[in-house]
Amino acid sequence: MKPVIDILEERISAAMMQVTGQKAPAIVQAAKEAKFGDYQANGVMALAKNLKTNPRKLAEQVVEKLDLNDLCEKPEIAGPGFINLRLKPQFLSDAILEINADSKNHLGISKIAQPKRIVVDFSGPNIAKEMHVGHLRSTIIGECLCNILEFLGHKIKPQNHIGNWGTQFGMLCALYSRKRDAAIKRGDKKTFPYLPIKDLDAFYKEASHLFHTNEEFAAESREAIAGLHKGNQIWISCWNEIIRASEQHFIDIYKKLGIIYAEANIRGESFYKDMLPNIVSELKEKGLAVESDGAVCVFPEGFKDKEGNPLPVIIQKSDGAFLYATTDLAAIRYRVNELKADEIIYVTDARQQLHFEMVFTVAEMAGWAKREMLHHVTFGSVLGEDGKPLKTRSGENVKLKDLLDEAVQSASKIVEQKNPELSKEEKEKIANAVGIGAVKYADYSNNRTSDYVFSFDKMLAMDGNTAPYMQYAYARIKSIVRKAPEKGVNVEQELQGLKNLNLTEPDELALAKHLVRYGEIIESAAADYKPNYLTAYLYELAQKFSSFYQNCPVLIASPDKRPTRLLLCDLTARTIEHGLKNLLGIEVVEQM
RNA sequence: GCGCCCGUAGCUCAGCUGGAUAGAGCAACGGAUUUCUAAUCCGUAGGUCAGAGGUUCGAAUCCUCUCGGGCGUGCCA
Repeated sequence: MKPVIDILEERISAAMMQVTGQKAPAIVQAAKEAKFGDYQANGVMALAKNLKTNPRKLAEQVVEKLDLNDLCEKPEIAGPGFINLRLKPQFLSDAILEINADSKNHLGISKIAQPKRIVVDFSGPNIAKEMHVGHLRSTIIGECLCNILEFLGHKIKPQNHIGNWGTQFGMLCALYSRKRDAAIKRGDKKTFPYLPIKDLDAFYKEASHLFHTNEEFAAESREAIAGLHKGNQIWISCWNEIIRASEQHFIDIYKKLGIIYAEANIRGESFYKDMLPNIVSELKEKGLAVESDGAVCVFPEGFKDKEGNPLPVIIQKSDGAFLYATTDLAAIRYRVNELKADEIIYVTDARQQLHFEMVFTVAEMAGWAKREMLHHVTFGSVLGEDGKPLKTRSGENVKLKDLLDEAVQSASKIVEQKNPELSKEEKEKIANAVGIGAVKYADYSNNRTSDYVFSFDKMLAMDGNTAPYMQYAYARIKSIVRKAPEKGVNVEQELQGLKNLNLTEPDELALAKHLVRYGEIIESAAADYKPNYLTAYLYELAQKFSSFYQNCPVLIASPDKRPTRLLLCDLTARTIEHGLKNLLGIEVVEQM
């Protein structure tokens, strides 16, 4: 089923074409205010301006040519030339039944006609460092985009470009090797060959400290990095052990967050290491890369430094080492040639904008990718209550694990307070869904591009646009269904016999109209890569449901109303569940 | 210096290719519960959309300038 808004757009712009002979968008939107109807078309005014005619008169002519009889009441013209549209209850009834009947559980939303193969590059934590808040946004926004794009029918190739290769591995391997040798000397066979790294951050810090203070250790580090580059088995085994310890840490976090794509699609920087010399030599051959101050650089047009001189993308340092730009270029080439990507989406923070802008330009100059295939989806920072980037009291990055644990703990306190009678397992399940859900939902509900202030109190609040509010709305619907038998209502039977909805109450109509808009919202969320469109929609849905719930009893409704209301409940629950779970990756619970 | 992003109610934020009287939530105030979960609902109040110009029938949205904030700007990622 095509979104109503698209049908209206097509028909109205066709009518505009018929009247004026000009192709112009009808600019159909959901009505700003309920009193104007359900949808409004604003395009006539813009077209009238171009043609220098009276907009109101043009609107009248367009409406005359317009046949929306199957969808809407008679269109109304208002103000300078708005066309206001109100859906017919009969159309709504048919649409709701069609969504309900969708056998594929796709909520009546059709898949895209021309699916693309889309690589989504996201999460990308660094090995040997614990994930902190900074990784939260890339991870969950990326995951959400994968969900949405896949739901619409695209072929998704998620890529978790973890930082597992680079100069810092010299010192990490050197320290690992020292610790392992010490363990062997102690006769500690248990920890060999796999030496657990309990605290990644502490391990990294120790290595870094030694590297800067101990010349002997620094020499070992240099030896290690050289060994790694040559493929020396001893150093490679150290490297493998560190990777293993780190990956376990990431996987734990992904599990906590309920994230699948990021976990299953790890292909780190090291994957591209053997392609790097070739990237440099090819760029040289193409005459794009030149030597500058001992480094190999590409100077893409249009980028200037402080003095107004051309700004380079450095692809090889003066000491011969490669950089992240080199790896990113290799990754682009691999993704286009081997993964057959039609599009590549990078989900990283806004600070890397210039870097990607330049890398994309170089990739196009080299003929490895078309610029329009490459998208950088940026996001703002997570701030503390003081408006500065979120840090612990001692000034360190907040570990993602601690943050998630605290969220679940806070949620658990609330559950204990509200529902002490539930079983321990139930309470745990709810606390987990609410705690993790709250963190994710709070992130999604803010505009991706802006910074936002992280607050447990706000995200765990029961009122407002929060996960708990959404989950509560869902639980209440489920409770109706649970209570049905004791009130003598056979839900399945009543729904099966339903051939036509009986929509009369304002709250019923408002809810039905909103339900029908789900597909439209998903499409715009995908087009702009904006999860907050979805949360806004779901919140409004939950609000409309709550209003309906307040005013329209379901189980004790008269027999001519009850099936309609049961269906509205069922479809609302399914939509909330689909939005939260399938698209946003947030668990729903049957009881709260 | 240059580039990018931002400035909307006391607070936290929406506002989609320019559209009607700029919207939510929190906090404040008032009301609703013998009723399917009150973790709810309904209502009141609260704004010179940082400021100044411009384009337009129409600007929070587009253009110019000013002020304020964040980030980036050659060998980290």
